[in-house]
Amino acid sequence: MAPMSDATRPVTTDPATLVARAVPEKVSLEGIEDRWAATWQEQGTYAFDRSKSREQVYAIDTPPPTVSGSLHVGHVFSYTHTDVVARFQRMRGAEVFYPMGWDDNGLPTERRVQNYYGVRCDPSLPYVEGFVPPHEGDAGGGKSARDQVPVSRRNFIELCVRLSGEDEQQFEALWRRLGLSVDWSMTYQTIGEHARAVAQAAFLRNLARGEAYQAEAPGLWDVTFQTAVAQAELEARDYPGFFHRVAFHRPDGLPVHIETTRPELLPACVALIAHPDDERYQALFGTTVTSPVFGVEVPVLAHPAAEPDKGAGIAMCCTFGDLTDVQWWRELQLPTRSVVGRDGRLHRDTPEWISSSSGRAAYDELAGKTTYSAREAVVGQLRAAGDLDGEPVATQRKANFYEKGDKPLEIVTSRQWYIRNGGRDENIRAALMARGAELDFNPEFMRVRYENWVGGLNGDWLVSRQRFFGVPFPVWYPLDDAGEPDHDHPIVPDESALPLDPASEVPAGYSPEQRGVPGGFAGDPDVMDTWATSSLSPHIAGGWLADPDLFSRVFPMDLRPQAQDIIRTWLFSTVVRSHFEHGTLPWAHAAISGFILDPDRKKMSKSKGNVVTPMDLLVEHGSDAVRYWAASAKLGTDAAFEVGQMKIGRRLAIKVLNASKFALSFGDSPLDVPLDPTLVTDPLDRAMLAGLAVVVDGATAALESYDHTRALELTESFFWTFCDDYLELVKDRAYGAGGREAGTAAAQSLADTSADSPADALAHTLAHTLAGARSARAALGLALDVLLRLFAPVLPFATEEVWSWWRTGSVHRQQWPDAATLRTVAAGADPAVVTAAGTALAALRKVKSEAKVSMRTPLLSVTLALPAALRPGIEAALTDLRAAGRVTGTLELLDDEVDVPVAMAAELGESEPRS
RNA sequence: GGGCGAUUGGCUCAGUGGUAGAGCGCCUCGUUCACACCGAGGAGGUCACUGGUUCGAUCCCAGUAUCGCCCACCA
Repeated sequence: MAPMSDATRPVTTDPATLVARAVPEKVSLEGIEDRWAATWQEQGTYAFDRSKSREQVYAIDTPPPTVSGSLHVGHVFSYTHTDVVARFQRMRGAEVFYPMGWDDNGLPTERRVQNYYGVRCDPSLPYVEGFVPPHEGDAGGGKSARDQVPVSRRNFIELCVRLSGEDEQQFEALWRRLGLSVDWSMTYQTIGEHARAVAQAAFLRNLARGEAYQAEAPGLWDVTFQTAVAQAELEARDYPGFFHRVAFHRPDGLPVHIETTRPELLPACVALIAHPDDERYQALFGTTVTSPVFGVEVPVLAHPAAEPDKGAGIAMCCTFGDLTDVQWWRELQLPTRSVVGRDGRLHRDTPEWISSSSGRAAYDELAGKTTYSAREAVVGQLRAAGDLDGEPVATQRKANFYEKGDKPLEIVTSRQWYIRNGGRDENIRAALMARGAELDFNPEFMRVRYENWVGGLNGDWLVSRQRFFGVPFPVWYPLDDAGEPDHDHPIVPDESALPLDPASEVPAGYSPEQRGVPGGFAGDPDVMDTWATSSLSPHIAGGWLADPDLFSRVFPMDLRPQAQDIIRTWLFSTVVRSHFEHGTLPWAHAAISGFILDPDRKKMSKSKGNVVTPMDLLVEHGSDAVRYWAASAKLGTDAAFEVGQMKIGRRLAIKVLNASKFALSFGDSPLDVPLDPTLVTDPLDRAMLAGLAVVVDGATAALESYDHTRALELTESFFWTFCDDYLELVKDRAYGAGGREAGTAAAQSLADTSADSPADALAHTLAHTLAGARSARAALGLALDVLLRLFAPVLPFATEEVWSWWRTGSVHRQQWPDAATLRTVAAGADPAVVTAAGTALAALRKVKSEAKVSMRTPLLSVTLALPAALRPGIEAALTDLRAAGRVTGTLELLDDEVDVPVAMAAELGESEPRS
């Protein structure tokens, strides 16, 4: 049961007045997560108030985790960073818009649904009402495509939403336990109806403005997945190959040698190309040569992209072997002679440009072969023709792969949808570069990744995919009399009809019977790239189109938190969409988290079997402890997975509980720890609060610049000094007249006081003792109040626990502490007083530590040698120092040439018996 | 090949143009009435290397090495 709901305790709403709540006898972190997560949910602690204006809102574009995978410690790490920001902003007074999305769109979900339910998507099928899948469960699904039952796209999406829903519950449970201060009433799915409508509407608007277009063009193609792939999804990998030195023939019969790793593309050769300044080939420019085996005449051309020191210095340009080929083809206006098909095999029909009978015969041997087999065949043919110079030489080359694929990409010509991104337009590129310059990257050095990427784009953003599952392009094409689609005149729907599936829905003015027949219509068969949806996350989360009122209050957003490896994809594509749709950045700040490295300093990955389940981690160490570990790592810096750091976090959380319990324990109830600033009169107490004011300033500035580690470090180091030194110094005084040391303190004070009569002296002393106790208690209360707020973003559970013992409401809805208030209470005191007294106390402890006696052992007399600079501070806290050091006799201060106070001539008494 | 980051005690990391910091681990001591999921004290580092600037460099500059990452690299 949550303490907050205990109706028997008196409650007051005046924040300046203390509530007599109970401090537990024994404090513990056990069960703290469940208790407070439930309370926060009940009380709507993190509910977003949508009546607030854009200026009052701090909006976060939370990354939607992929639900088809599982969460790992890297997620816990980076999401904690975001939550710290959210909590800080909330306490600063902002209304924090912190939604959570689930990314259930894309290939991983498609595969998982196929296996889980034993189905596959076939967009040509009609929707079946109440469809029951043949299997359910990870173990029972169809293993091969043959066993899978084909279903319509709509049925497939329904199954996806269903399966994702189950995963999402587990994800949410984890996030709640971690303490993310998300408003759980605002979640979205990237394959959900709203997200699909947003993606389709945004696309139609891009299309209407000319930012989206269709083109038949050479593009990267994955032969395994049978889909086009975007530049952003490329991954360069090492790939073994062979250099083949091959002779082309000049009209005079002399050979021109080129080197190639892809001889199977010889029939696709359209030119030989060398650098314009390359002396060796000057005479050849403008002439033609014939290809070996196939006997096709091709020109020798000059182009600056040819590199004289690569291979033979003269390259065979084929359509298409690589992206340089595409560049040459485009810039030199070369013909298209494609031989590799979408299935990764050479075309079955012999190309018409191979005219010689021997060449056609040679091609016949290649027709239908995979590129790998064709390569072997061509090498044989070259060798037989005597045009292979020497034997192939093994080489390690880099080839482009689709990130999820395992075969090198081919370049094939196909009709695809593109969105302009500056890759082919300098004005757009410059505008997007400028957007990047506007964005506040944290850390700053991440900006270069954006700039490198935008600067290096070599084509527009390919957004269509030849997959079945995803958001369909909401267009149809009229069919001509021959039944061929007219791609230049797509039929578009009204935005109000979205989302829709052109495979099952019919465009206005047509009837269902006209689908696929001459004179009728056909739906666009493709779906959108996953980034085409993700790039609209602010729109999806913010209710664009569906809820314009909400959108106006949250967009443009404040923060995009994300991982460093998707700057080129998610971050950039979001900037593109927002730039076109709104002419603004989608958010003002980006917070880029690093990766988690395993102990071998490698990126944590499942395949290495070193992934720790996040829930286990939270259960074992406690959420605050894990959050502490995460919050100890700077943005943008890769961090080690360090259990030790979590243990430190746990220790800190426990210390917060224990120290708070102690600070609230003086007197009969927490009521005796008043939050009345006027009671703070003691110089040591004022000095402590002055030091805390410095911490508040530093932590606030750090958090404002997204430096949560600095804020935590400042707070933490103050807190430990507060516990080890300040608390120890003041505890006897704080007990006051009723405290166990009262007699000693009073007697000592009496001895120090020059009064006219013993009676006056006693009255004076008692008053003084009472005032001192009040000062200490008030200072402890004020400090605790501020410390709990400072820790709240990182340790939401422990701080809330303590808050509940003592105060009303949630600490997470309190104002961030204000240094000016503390300074007023501190009344100009110097924080150095605490430091000075602390070092003096350490010197006294050292005497006992070296004598190997208990810290309770009294010091009958002692002389402290100290640097003169520390004298004023130590004198100001002398009474407290005597009490904390159990100095029963004389304590003499002696200025000396030392760095820190050193106890000399110490006389130890007998250890006190236990009372 | 271009770029970004890192290199500080055994480990994980702070940090500053002027005598090097924390926590963990280690050693010693202390069952102390907030805390044994504890406390006190201590040992431990030529701040990767080589030059340069400077009165003075761990810090600034240039270069080298190693590690990680991003981009380019298929002739």
